[in-house]
Amino acid sequence: MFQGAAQLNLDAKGRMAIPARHRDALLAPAEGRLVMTAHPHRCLLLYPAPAWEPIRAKILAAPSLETQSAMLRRLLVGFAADSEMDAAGRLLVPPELRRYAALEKEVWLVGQGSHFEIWSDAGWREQQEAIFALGDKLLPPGLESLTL
Amino acid sequence: MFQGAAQLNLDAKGRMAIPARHRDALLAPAEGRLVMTAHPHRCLLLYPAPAWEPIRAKILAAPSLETQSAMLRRLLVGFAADSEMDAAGRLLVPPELRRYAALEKEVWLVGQGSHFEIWSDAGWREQQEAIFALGDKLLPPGLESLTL
DNA sequence: GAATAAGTGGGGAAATGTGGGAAAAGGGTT
DNA sequence: AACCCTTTTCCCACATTTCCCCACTTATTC
Repeated sequence: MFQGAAQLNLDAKGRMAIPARHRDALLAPAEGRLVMTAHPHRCLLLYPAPAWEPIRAKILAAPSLETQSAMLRRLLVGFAADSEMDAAGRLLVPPELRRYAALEKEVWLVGQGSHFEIWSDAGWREQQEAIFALGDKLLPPGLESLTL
Repeated sequence: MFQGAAQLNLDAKGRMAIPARHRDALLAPAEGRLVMTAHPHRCLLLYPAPAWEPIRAKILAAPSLETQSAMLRRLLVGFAADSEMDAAGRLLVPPELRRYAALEKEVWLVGQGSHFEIWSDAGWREQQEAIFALGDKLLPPGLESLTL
């Protein structure tokens, strides 16, 4: 179960050092196999491969001539990249994904339960501002009963 | 299983160098026989021949006087071209398909599970903008249960 | 304060991508 | 029918990038 946000730096080669506390949890279920892909909200997703595969299967089962499923598939499957940490616990973020999410040097790795999200510094700040801006309208359908 | 997006350059002769990580997967099931054709969304499709043939059969079995199947058939079967990689792992994109998908120098090769899509740089960017424009309405019918 | 773990940077070998050239095939003209 | 010109295909060689590994600096813990 991944949680917590960490600010990290991409090095000149686009590598991201995963915080040591998350490494085992990422490697254990996956034998090291990780999958990175694009999220419609302009951030990236990082899954251990076993968690990603059922999602891919669902998306690939949708009709591919239908515009919306095709778009979703192009994004999620089209950008998916197999990935492994190097010996120093770093992940290489492929250039096309870096550009998609507008990642510069400073990025955020945000735990989301089954997976991580990766945000550009600017994107992550905007996301928080958007949350404040929503105000009372934040509670989504299906979560009306949520009390904190 | 093909996934991942790669930006490639067509050379002066219209050849496209397939990324090495995909070559084996393309050649293995097909003994090198590949099929390229046109997709209604104005991109190209690239299949290993064995994956293409059942699709062609389905299209050819559709009633030929019915306007929509006729159109689909003209596009998919009409544009289909057999193709093989050269010794350097490059694929020649036939001129008529290059024109159909408006391919210039920079193109994208996008993994879509059983096959690849090939996009012009401009087309691929428009595709992404269309996804952002959809916003919350992105989830297509049948995939409402998708959780990332 | 020392030792160990974590994060950062860089260098080099091997695989990959790119371009060009020569040979062969096809088509049109005399 | 033969020849020449154009187009295509195949192959070789070079430049580039990528990946992997090693070494150093910084932080943390005992």
